[in-house]
Amino acid sequence: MTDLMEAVTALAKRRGIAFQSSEIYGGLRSSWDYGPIGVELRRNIREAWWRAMVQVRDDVVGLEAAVIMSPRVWEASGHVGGFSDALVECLTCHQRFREDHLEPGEDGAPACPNCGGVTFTEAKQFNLMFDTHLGPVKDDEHKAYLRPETAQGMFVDFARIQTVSRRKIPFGIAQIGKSFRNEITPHNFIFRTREFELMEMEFFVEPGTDDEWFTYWVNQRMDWYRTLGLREENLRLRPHDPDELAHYARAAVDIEYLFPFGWGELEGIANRTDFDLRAHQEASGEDLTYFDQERDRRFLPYVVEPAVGVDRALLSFLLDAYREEEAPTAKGGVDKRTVLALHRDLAPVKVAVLPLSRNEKLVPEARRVFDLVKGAWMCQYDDAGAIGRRYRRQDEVGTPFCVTVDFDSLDDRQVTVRERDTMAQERLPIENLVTYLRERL
RNA sequence: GCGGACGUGGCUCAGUUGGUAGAGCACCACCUUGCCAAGGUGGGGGUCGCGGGUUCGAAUCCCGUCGUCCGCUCCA
Repeated sequence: MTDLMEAVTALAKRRGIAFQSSEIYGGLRSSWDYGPIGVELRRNIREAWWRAMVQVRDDVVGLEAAVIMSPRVWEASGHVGGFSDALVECLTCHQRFREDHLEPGEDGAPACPNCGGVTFTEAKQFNLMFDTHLGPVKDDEHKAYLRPETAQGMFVDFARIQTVSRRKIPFGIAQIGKSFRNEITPHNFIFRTREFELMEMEFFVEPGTDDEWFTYWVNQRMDWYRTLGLREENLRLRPHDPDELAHYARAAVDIEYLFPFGWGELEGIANRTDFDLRAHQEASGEDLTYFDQERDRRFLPYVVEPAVGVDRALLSFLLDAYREEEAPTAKGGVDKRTVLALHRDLAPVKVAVLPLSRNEKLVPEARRVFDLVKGAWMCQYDDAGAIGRRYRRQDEVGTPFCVTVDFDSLDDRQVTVRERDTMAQERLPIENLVTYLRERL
């Protein structure tokens, strides 16, 4: 196989899964658009996550907070102060340093701590947050930020959500939404982008039980990837060293995936302690403690947070599902078959309905079959070109089932269902089709 | 941010010493009783990433810019 990353990005582009944004203007680095198939895939990933994290549990509830929050949120959370340093770059060795960390050289002028060079770029304000201005006046008074994570929404709204949902600790708040980070070096297709969608859940627990819950969520999240078909050998856990922990975390583990460019973070699970609630309590003056009625005591909950990017997850699912296999042709030759062996839940299109040929009798019959299934799943109808070619087209985007209407169908009221991975065919009555598919999807 | 390579129809590419763009595949229509790509006929589609310059004339030379890839640097 040629380079996997290359093959997958080519497929993504060719079939309208994901491709460079703003192409007619030459493209924009770090921005990617998702086409018809990609949209479905993203929806399915979000839904699978939401189902596992919210729907099937009674201890997690949902939230959609605003992207633009009060600037004070980011001051309290440490995102403004922690990432607003003035950085200069040494023109000799190209290392970046905080301007106030330069050491005096022999002549007293600032010198590079790395190579001793004395020429630098102009100091640049570096912040990982995108900023903007609320209203027409563009001064610091009106400065606002695009959120670099969704988590702060859960912290800021914690008290209200707890009240309205009447949940007792331990419980969690989940959110899916766009986030923005002004990364210096976006790269690797959709792996690192400046605009991305996070799926985050803040699980609030009693201090002292946080380690236990941390382990619990690490296991839960690993299982989620396994369930959706990621291969075990491509997954691993990597605990953070104490010196690489984020400013808010006491412990953190990355779920890593073996990308073609190496192991990379897929999901981060962090023990954020009461860092955020405490910070917001102090900055806002509001009481954010939780009242434990049974034991008649108040405390600030600790928080365990699993957080994953939709785009990153999508990339790993694509890479893991991509197969190129040899397949026999009608003429006895051998052909390359490209298959996306995606989990059923993730497959963008679940069923394709195909008349054997574009025949005046077959087309209306196939249309009727299509009408039968389109309400239950994302389906496609296709009658263009040879039947074998259409099967291959569906294989490429991971459609689990193709339903073929042939001339016998007109008499015996049966259709052929062809399965993606095995290419095995089964003939069954049209009236049983929906039930048959439901059992398998 | 630095260095290198590259940027021609949807895709992969060809375009000789500068003279006003080609191929294969894909796509669309019609034909084909046809079950796992590449049968027939016909058809649409590019001014060569973008901007500027040199020239009588540039896809082909120069500059800038945007983008992609690789390496380094940096960074969650």
